[in-house]
Amino acid sequence: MIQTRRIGAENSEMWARLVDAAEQVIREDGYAAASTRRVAQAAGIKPSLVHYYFPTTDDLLLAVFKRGAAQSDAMIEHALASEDPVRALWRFFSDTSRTALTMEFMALALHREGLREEIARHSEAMRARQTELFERLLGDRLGEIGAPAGLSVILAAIGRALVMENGLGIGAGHQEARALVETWLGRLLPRSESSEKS
Amino acid sequence: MIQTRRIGAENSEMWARLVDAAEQVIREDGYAAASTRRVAQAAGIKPSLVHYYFPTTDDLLLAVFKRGAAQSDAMIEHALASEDPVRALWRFFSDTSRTALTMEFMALALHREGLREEIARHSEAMRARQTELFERLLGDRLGEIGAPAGLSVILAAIGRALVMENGLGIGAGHQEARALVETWLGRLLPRSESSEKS
Amino acid sequence: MIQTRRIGAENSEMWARLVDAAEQVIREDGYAAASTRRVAQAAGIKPSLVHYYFPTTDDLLLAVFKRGAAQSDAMIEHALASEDPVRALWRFFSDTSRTALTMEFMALALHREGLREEIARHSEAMRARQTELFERLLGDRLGEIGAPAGLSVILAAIGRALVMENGLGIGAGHQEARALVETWLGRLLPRSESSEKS
Amino acid sequence: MIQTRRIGAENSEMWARLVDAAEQVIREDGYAAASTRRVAQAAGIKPSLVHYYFPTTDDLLLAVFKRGAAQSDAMIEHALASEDPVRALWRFFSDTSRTALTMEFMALALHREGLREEIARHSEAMRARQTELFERLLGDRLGEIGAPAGLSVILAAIGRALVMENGLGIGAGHQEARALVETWLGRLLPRSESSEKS
DNA sequence: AATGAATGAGATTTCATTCAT
DNA sequence: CATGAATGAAATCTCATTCAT
Repeated sequence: MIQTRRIGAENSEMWARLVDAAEQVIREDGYAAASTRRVAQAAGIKPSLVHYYFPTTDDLLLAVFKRGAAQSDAMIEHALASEDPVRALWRFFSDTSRTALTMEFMALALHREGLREEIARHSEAMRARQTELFERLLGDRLGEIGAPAGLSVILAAIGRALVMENGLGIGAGHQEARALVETWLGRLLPRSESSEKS
Repeated sequence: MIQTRRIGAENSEMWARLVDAAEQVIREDGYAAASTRRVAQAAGIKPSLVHYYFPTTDDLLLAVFKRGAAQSDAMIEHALASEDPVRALWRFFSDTSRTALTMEFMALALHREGLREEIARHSEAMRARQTELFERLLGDRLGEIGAPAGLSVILAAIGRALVMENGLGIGAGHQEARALVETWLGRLLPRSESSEKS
Repeated sequence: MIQTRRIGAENSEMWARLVDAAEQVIREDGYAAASTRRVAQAAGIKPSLVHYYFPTTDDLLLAVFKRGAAQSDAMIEHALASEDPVRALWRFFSDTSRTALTMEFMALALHREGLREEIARHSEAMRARQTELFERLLGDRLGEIGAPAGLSVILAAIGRALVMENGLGIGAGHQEARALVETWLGRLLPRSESSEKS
Repeated sequence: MIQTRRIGAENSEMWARLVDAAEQVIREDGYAAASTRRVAQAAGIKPSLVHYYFPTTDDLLLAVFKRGAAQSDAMIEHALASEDPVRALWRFFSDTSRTALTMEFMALALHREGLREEIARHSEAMRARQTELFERLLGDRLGEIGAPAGLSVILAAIGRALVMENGLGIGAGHQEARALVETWLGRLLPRSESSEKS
């Protein structure tokens, strides 16, 4: 679905520089701040060059999202391969930097049809992968949790809430919530396995 | 302190009409769409009249938030007074319409200093009220949950995640997550017991 | 030439309050800042009340000017009646507060026909009065100065320049200029007369 | 430091056209009239193009000032190199067209912090240059004048006053003031001597 | 591969002023 | 006396995007 008008190559140095700049702007001031001018300024180039690589602003935002999504995918696979995959996933979910960016894109996607599909598709894929992981790792031990997909939803939900509220300066109950998650994970994944790590 | 900035009276019919219009626009297309023109159009008035009532756009957004917050407060108090307060709260948290608006304001507050404080303050107050409620209702039965504040965080988190993902067309794991919450609530507060609360 | 539409009486308390407020705004931020809203805010009243007393903004500015002009007239007469009238006049010319306001009105009058006539008329009248004074006081001693009207122009010019440059943070040569004026005045009005004062 | 704000090149034809248009508007109706629309209209272009070359209105005003200041500098150097430098300077000070523009900028700078520094800096530099000139030319003959910096202040003051009052239609005492200045200059620098300056 | 120029739309806000009550 | 409501114009500035070179 790449538009024919785009000339800037996806593997060029400038392309990466622009995606970097856009991501930085989004992190600092939100997606609404990612205007042609602002991004160009952050990248140290002229505004029209942005449109040379990304015909529309949505194209640029999508590129930032896709790169972040690929990184998330890699992080999940890395967590999957670690010694304590479930706790690694929880760290992934509650990672401030990455989750803050994810939240920006979710907020953006809510009102930008062009991006919604891509973002939704990726979220579903990530969830499916995680669900598969939980199933394989926890299997019969899921017990009361019932379904691994639910666990994925809940961990993601709590991680996002902590990050967003943190950004707003809200902290009440956060430590308790974290402790609660730890308790659950401890019951799912007996302490013995994880205490060997540190 | 005779008068600061707002000129249009807070109790006038037009004031309410504008807040209605702004809320409608935010619901439809997000906070970024709540521009002077758009809101004026939705309210059927001239753009400059918007600024007669709300000197700055933030003033208008804040008014929408405050009214919504007051409604939320009322809903929480209503839930508190119901027969099954904890489940009523959960319904409150997972109410799509209200939570979607809340999410808009949280996303907005992340990058608008002027609104952040007010929104954070209200969130903290709501959390405190809920924590107090959980403490009183569940008391010794909190058991593994440990702290009531954590429970408030988690229920809010899950409710918001379900609503947001719903808005994006993501549905995987939702039913399982809901079922899991129901299970927890059932163990904390068996439906049979709920009517016994002395 | 009072417009029939004006209803607020010129001797009412509110009238004076508005003129006070407008003068204060002009002193602080210049004539361009003396908008209906700003003045109303400074006076602690509603904007429409400003127009009740002063149908147009020019009417208000003119009122401020006229009151200031009357005060200037009184100051000049007071100087005239003092022991050392010429030096009193020089103090009048180099008085920062009053001159700064005068400069604002001159700058305003340059581009507002409605005010120009009034301001020019008053300036001419003041000059005539001063000229008369110089003639009477210095008479034959004017010598090289030649004409008393020229002395009035020059003292006013230097006073205004010092005040304006002061406002801009320019100070070079000011002390020397002041000393020079003192020297002239000293030659015109022998030291003996003025040294008796202090 | 790749690029800060200005986009339109300073040496382009349009840039000069805009500065011309702005200067013309300021001359005609004062700095307050130099709005985006008005200047665009005077230049025969679309309003948004003004902001392409001058991100803020202050940038445009500053450009007009700087160009005028450069011209003033050139005029002063030209006067300095003339046969009768002091009288040439006096002509410079009492030049209506240039001084009227200078006065506009001084009035503007009084209430615009962003421009004040630049304008003050230039005024101080001009004064220093003139002081140096007077010192060199008049040296021991300064006598009663005392300091050359004071002379610069006074000539500038009188020139500006004459120009401003002229703009307001005030003429009383002007001829006498001019004659007085001529007398002074004549005593400082007899016309016959001026050609002898070794 | 890149850029300078341009544009029309629109955002936010302020303005003076009018008018009915 | 006074005010609340309203309005149309205008000011400043930013936006995404196009296009010719």
